[in-house]
Amino acid sequence: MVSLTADYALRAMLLLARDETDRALRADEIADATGAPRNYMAKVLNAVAKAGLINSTRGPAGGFTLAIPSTEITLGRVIDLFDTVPGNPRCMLGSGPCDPARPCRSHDAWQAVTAARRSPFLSTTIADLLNGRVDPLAVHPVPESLNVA
Amino acid sequence: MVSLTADYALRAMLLLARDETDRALRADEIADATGAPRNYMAKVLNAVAKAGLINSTRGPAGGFTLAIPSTEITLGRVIDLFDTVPGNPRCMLGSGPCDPARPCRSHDAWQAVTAARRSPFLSTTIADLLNGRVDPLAVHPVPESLNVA
DNA sequence: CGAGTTTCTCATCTGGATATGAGTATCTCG
DNA sequence: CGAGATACTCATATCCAGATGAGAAACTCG
Repeated sequence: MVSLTADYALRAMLLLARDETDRALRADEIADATGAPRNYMAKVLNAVAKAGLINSTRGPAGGFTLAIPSTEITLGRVIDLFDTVPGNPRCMLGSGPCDPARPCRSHDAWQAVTAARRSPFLSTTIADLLNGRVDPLAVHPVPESLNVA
Repeated sequence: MVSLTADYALRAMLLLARDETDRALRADEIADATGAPRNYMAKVLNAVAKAGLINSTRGPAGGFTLAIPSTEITLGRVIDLFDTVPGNPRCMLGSGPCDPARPCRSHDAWQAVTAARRSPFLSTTIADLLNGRVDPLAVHPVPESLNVA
């Protein structure tokens, strides 16, 4: 669902958002707190920093801080840095990508499912998650009869 | 998002549902039509058959057919056969699983996001997908301002 | 029964995600 | 400026989903 790497990144962002006004957090602090290997977390944080979501400073008292307010960082923005969607180029029916002009009959439905799954990542920010705030649009009940899990 | 293996399985189910009343489809037919490697698709179909969603018969004129109506097969039911959710045992904040009695403050929000992403898989059946029918609950617009993709 | 067809099974290969270790660059501060 | 602290980088190891190949088991039909 979400790669372990993206999961690490999300957790790191939550930690940084919690200390949004406070001192910088070191990579190894973040790694230990999130349960990620230290060197691996360093690489993850580096990638997030390159994307401009966090700042990094070296040397004593260095570490990482948010570069933009946590209210402006959607989950999707973090996750997309790591989870590329390779996907199957061919349409759900048929042997190639759907011609947009003549979509196969399951095309729109599949698109809707995909969009619906992406939606919570776009409508939820790090700040939302930290404060336990949930986008009401993202919560729609599932008929019990269909819950076969 | 969805593993390639689960994607193969979904496509196979769509094919079988399209010929729901017709003859059995051979593994290699299904493989070719879906773009999956033949031997690999055989393994996938075998797993779906073991789960009871499809029937398999060997020998001439053998192949696979749906074991239950496509209206009763949700996407989640197929996908769950392959996409296990290992996930990080620890809560999004904190160093272990959340105590249900005293959840961390992002616990409910994260649960909601997860549930919202799972919902389309539970509320959509193979038949829905095949006929381009979309659960209206699964389609909620995303504010343009949040669409940072 | 025998031959052909098809599913089923297993052992192995491969590539990418994950992880590790060691070393390099850059900063602060005395 | 020197030393310590920290981020950064790279080479390599590990693990697993995905893919492959070859063969065994089971069925149909003449």
